[in-house]
Amino acid sequence: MSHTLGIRQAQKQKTRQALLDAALGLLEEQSLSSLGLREVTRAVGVAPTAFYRHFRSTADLGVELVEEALGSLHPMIGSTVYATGDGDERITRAVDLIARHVDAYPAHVRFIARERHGGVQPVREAIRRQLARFAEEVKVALTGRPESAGWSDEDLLMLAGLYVDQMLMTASQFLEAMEGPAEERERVARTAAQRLRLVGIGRHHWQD
Amino acid sequence: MSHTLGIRQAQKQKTRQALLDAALGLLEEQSLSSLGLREVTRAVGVAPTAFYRHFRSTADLGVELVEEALGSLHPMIGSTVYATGDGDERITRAVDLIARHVDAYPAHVRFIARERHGGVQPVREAIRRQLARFAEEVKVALTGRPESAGWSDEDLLMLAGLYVDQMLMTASQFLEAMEGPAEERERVARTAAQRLRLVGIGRHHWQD
DNA sequence: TGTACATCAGTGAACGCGCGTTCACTGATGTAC
DNA sequence: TGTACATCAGTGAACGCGCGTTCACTGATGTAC
Repeated sequence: MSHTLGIRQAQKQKTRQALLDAALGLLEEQSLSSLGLREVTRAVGVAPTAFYRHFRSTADLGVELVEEALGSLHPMIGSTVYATGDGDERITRAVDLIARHVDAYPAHVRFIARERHGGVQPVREAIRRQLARFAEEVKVALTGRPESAGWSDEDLLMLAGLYVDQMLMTASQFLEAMEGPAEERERVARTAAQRLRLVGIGRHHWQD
Repeated sequence: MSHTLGIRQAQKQKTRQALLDAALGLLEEQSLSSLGLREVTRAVGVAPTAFYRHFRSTADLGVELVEEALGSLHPMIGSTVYATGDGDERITRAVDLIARHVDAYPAHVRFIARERHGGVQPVREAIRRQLARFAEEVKVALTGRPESAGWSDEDLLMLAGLYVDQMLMTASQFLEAMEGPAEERERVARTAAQRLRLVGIGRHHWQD
């Protein structure tokens, strides 16, 4: 490769990522608004003052976590759009993909669900912005579909937002059900699928 | 009245309510997980130790706030169920009632939205339980309707949960839009109404 | 390749501060007679 | 109604502790020649 990172830069990135990972771990049991800078550095094993080489504050770190977490959620969006039609198999598949994502990145899902309405304004704002981008993206994808003929731009955005919100809500319910029995997870999956079916039917008869 | 509270009891209740109110106020800018006991007593004007005469911890106080906040939300539920049909005027009216509730009790709405996925487990659990009760109630109300003929109990609960979630999400969006321009609030109202319409249509054609 | 200097990620001591919790207390309210 | 004692909501001092932030530092890495 043409541009290898210097040793110094590489080490700095590594520490930075370690701080982000440690913070995400600590946030499983508390909110960002109570996360302490010393907690994070202690978990990583660096001096508290090292924190300032990477972030101005824990709120700043939180904004970075938003980018990371919603980056990982991005692929999930496409699959939900794909399941937008009324086909039962496609819906089941989309719900299954959400479940897999929650299994793979539980901390990301928890972080977004928790801080979306959390106590740290810049983080809330960052999440809001990114989710608006997602909804816009879904809207564009929906616009290309034949079923969307006759839909106003505003209504397509409404539908897109509904899909994004449902996706997040389902992910969060899977998360809650993770420690519980398998049947609870099945119940969540079934309910989520029925919700998507209902929305699909509503969509199909929207123009009647 | 036959049973007046003693002076002592009355004063205790007053202090207790003052602590709850002060906490709710402080929670507009942070999460429960970072709320300090001393902050709360300072805001009320009592000694920090007085806190222990009423609550074991801020988490305990949070659970009490859940009861209070969801008690105030309860009436809103009925109106949403009422708007369950596809009539546009009824939907508009339900959305308007949600907006009025947010105007009247912004702190309650914010608290529930924030702590529903927040960092304090007992509070999360209390909210989950109460919302499940609400959904059950809505389900029972829906069961009595002629449009519900042929619906399984499970699907009615799915629908009820969807209404409850939509109601909360709409309330939270109104809250975000409160500081902004009036047109933003109108946009939220319009989108919420269209979502309810979509769900209504899906409901209507569920059996096709 | 080697040398001399610059950069800068991470250190460690120090600071003032507010935290949650304990404890023995006070004095108004409640109760028994 | 009056008196003597019990209750208990709220007090205030004290504690040990971890917090965020500052500062001058160190020593490995980077750069210029």
